[in-house]
Amino acid sequence: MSLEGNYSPDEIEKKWYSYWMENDYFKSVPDEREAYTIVIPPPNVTGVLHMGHMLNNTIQDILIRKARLEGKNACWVPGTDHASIATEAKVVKMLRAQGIKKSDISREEFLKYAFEWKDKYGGIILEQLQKLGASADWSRTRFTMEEKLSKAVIKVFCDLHKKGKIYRGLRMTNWDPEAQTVLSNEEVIYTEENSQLYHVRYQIQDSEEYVTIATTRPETILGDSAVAVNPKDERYTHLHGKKVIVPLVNRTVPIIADRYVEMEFGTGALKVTPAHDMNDYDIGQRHNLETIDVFNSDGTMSEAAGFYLGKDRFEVRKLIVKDLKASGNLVEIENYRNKVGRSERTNAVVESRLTLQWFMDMKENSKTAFDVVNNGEVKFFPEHFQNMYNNWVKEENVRDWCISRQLWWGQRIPAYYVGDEIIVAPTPEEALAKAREVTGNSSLTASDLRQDEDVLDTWFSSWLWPMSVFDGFENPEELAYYYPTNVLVTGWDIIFLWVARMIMAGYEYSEALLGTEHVNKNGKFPFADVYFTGMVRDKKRRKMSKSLGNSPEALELIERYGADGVRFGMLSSGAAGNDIIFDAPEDPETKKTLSESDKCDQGLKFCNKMWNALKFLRGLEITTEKQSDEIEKVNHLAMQWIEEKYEATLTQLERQYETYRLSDSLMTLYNFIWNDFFSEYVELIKPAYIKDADGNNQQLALSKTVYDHAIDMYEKITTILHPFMPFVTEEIWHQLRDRKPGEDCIVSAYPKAKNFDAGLIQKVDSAIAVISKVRAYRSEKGIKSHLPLKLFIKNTKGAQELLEVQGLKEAIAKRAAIEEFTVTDSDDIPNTVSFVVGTEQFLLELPVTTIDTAAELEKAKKELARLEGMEKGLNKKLGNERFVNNAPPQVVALEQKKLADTQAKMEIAREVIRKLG
RNA sequence: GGGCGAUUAGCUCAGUUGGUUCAGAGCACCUCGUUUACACCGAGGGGGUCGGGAGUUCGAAUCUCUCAUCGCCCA
Repeated sequence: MSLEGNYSPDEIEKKWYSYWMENDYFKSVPDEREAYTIVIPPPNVTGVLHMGHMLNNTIQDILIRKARLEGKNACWVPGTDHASIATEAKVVKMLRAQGIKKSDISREEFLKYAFEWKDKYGGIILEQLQKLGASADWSRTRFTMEEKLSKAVIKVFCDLHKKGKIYRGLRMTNWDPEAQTVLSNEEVIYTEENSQLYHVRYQIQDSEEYVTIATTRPETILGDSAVAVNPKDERYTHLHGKKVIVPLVNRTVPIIADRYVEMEFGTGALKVTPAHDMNDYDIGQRHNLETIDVFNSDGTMSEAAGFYLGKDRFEVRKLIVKDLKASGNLVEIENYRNKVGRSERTNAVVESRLTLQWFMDMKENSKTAFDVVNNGEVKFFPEHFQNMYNNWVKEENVRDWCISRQLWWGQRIPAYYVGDEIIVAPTPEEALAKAREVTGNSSLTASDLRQDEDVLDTWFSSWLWPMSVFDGFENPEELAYYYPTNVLVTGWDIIFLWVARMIMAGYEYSEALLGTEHVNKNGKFPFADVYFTGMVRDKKRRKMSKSLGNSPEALELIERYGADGVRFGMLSSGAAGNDIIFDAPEDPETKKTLSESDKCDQGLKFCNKMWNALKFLRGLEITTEKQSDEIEKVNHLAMQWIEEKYEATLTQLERQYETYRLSDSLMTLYNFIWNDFFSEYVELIKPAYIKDADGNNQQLALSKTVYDHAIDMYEKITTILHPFMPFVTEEIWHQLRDRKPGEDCIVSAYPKAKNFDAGLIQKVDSAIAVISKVRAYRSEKGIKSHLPLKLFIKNTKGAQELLEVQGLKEAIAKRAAIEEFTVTDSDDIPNTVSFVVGTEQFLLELPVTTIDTAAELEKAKKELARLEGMEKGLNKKLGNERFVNNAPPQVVALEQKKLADTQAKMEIAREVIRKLG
């Protein structure tokens, strides 16, 4: 790569990524070093890289790279999740497009198609992560449904069953009629939708009287078992104990009184359909009502309905309304907005349905999960997510986990049925042996056993992820080295689905797998810290997603700004845990979100800035000859100062890393590198131009000592920036010097922070402020930036102290184009304007024509007024006994110094006013 | 209905657990500059009564209460 033109990330990023891979830098094998472990939240195997992944994985990569630089054995385990429902839905759709119906093929055939699909598309997202620069150990890539991980899942199922924590039961569940499976509560998305509230009258048995109920679901009338009213509702008291006739079906059902009924809602009378509503089911249980399931599993009407057999529920809704109207029983139709639950995966309206499912009892495990987060064994960043977490895992809110799914894509439940017996065993052979034993029938064969058709919830495999990726359930040797992992980086939306459950699994199994000694020493938790990332949202605060089309294309962003630029952009968008409003603009015409971002652009510009600074340093002429005193003094100060600044920056970074304030860290680095290193340090050491014999400008040479120092410093900078922007730093690292094999930025040594000289930093800050003031005058008065000016500083103790810093005066002179910088006792230097930095007064000589005495006077008066106000406030504060007595001494001392400084400045302002006015 | 969070400059966000002249950053905007690493640049500048109100405190952007608006999670 030649040092010409602008920085172009594309080629450089490809080059270094393959270089790192070839050198096995991401690979981790247990050794004597301390391990630093992260397991990736496995993205869906069918997924594509989206903004959430980019944020999430950038953060993981930063932490892993930092640990690697610190000499730890950094291990980042990548992988994918089989995502049962999502993937099965996609495969079903793909098959349908080919004219194949799932119901027409066998389980085995379906799985063959599904695995083909997985093999074709499953690796895409991982390749995309590589483009982002993710330094995961790809040789460890795992998949939740691969053989070893599946074995672990089955083992755990059998174990929990044996422990009595897994049971089978008939429950009201969320049913997805399209995928024909049960959904967990977490997989149902509730949104407000427009619908109608139908008022339907039911005739009282043996009476001409009617009672009118309100329902949004008239098609379930066929399954009505009662009409319920609130016991306190006087409108209906006279009906208690009577019976009504359900329209159309003409079934006679009781009128019951139940407190659940809201008197204010609708007519105050509720039809009760225990088979099709959670609450109705509860009422049914209380009143021993009949449960009539009027739907088939695909949402069509069942035999039990008696009418409309085989027709779809929504079609039936229309038909039934028509029939109710015809029979005169439809009283009114009211427009209404209600919450409708839809399947997260198929978007089908979810039915409540009574089904036989497998559950895990969560009582004991959720208590542990609650305790260990609240006693600090597992720490959350930011902390406030603990509140949300507690609310979910606390006893009264936790519910048993429905772990069975009526799908084929997933781990099949290892339960076998023989007659009325249920045998749970890891393999068919073991199940058979057990079955023979249980039944006492030794002639049973494998064909007598019927395995449960269902598979397990995806989360039932991913909750084991931190242990199963190290094959901990088979051979705990590696697990012992890497477990517990250091940090989990994930979105807060899966705090319950995944984070809480991993914690439960960790406490359930780590001791059994690793031994008491190990867990006593290292902890049972799967990860010590959890870093919650925010959701990436669009301008309207909607979650960015493919389905909404409101997300920029991740890969296009990388193409446009480079991975470093995108990493910069993602990270500078917001702090840990807070949602990020990504700044991608919309196409004004199509309203489509463009793959552009100012923040990512800033990242690319930063790369370019670093690139140009590199070009500049490398292009300088170097000399070993001694240079003028002035130059040497300035250079010396520059070197001394940047080192202190560097140490101060390291200290700050250390603090930020400890609390995962990575956005802050990046800003700290950005400011240090751009402002301190490039704008101050490089400008200070930049050799001046002089006219040679022919009158041409020629740049002086830079002392070799200074050059070496600049290169050293730049090298240190690439190391500390590397975790955030790995590619550009690796490239610059190699451009700074010739490198031996293995001498790479990615494995350079991350420095330990040392003490720094805050006094020197502060004095140079003052000098920078002086330079800035002089430039402001130039800008205001239209004076060329290179026209030499004279500057004076009033002779005070403070001035002496300031100028004690070797090179400070010369540095100011160089950066502000000052030809003469003099300490003076005189109060009256003609043609000067006065300004104050700290508590020191400076006088800047300007061309006479540019000085506006009246304006200067006005300025000074305004300043004095401001200072007077400040003095008043400070006096009041310091005059307040309670402040002086209660505030910490250093705060009081500070206020006192503030007062003294203010008064000193007031004195200067008065002096200026006296002279001008 | 229960819970969590947000509200700070035109925009996107910080503000490290109440105390440095603390009201900040980046972008955008305005003025000037093509000077020689970089116009993907440099120099300078304008802009916010920290959502409203009340309270606690010597001291509040920060803590409490309340109201408003918005977002989310769970029922």
